[in-house]
Amino acid sequence: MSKEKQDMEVEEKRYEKFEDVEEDLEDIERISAVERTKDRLYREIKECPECHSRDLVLDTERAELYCNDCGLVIEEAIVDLGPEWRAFDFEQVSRRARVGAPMTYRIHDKGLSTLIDWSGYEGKVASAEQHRLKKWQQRMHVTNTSERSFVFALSEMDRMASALGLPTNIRETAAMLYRKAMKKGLIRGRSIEGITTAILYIACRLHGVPRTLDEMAEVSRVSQKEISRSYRFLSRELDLKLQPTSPVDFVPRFCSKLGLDGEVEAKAIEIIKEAQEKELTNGRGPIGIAAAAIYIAAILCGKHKTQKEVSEVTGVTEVTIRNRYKELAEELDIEVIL
DNA sequence: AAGACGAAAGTGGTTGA
DNA sequence: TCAACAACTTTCGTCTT
Repeated sequence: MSKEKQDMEVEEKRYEKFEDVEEDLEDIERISAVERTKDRLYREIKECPECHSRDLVLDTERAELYCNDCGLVIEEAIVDLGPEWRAFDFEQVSRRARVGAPMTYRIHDKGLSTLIDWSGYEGKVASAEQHRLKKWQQRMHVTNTSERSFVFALSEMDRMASALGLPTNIRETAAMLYRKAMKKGLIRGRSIEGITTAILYIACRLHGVPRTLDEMAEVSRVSQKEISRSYRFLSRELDLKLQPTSPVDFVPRFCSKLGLDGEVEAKAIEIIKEAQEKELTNGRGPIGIAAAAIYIAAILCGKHKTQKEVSEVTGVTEVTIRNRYKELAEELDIEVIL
């Protein structure tokens, strides 16, 4: 065996070791801690004090919480998210401290790649060391197949997220989950399309702004069935404890799609809250409940929408809306006059 | 004529033996 | 693994506005 080949193998081992540290789960834990903080904020500050919209956006770079409807900045510099790396000893500090763009999970190598130039420093000819590094970079960058599919998955998730108008923090969560799934070897042998769509669906739910499977299927290239299969698989294997979605989470989006204002929205949420207290929502599909509550609320506010209109936006049938709204009206003693 | 209504049969997922 | 089961959908005829 030639000297060069031996060298390469040693180098390869070292590279793998470095990758291990770099990809360490602690990064993922750190990101989820940040996500939890954001979620808590969303829960504490539920709506815009100015226009009562629930469409609030957290800008992580400027650390502002602002209202997406009227643009009011509700909180500034809410949390110090700190450096996005954590160091346990001096060696790690020196390895990880750096200047530059913040690390992101949405670029396949977390945005850490540096191009090594072929030309030497200060006019000198490139050293053998540099040649070797360049060679390794070419080999390790995007060449192996799992990296390739990861790049594809990220672009796919970004495409769908754009189509759905999802904020960046959800995209970050999705990318983080994908990395996690990759580490556990859950991707191999499964369709990337199905997995990415399911992950995006999960990310939305984690942030309390669930999309329906219908909506996901519209922007995805795979069927609803495939998405829910992948979703069940992932939530089992990653043992994510997703509590069932509340109908309330769907109300703002459905209302705005129907062109209904905050008054109807608030009324619908009120109805759902009451229904939940009387345990009328148990075992019922959250989307159906949301649809029925909106239907009732619209009538009560004198802004009648037909069952068909509500049905088209929510994706549940008129029959289900009827059944739910009959139940709700009956149990909550709401007089619904058409 | 459009919307609301409800019966009946069908579908896909969950549950418990 | 299979059958029973509940929720939801599809379809369609009837009633109301």
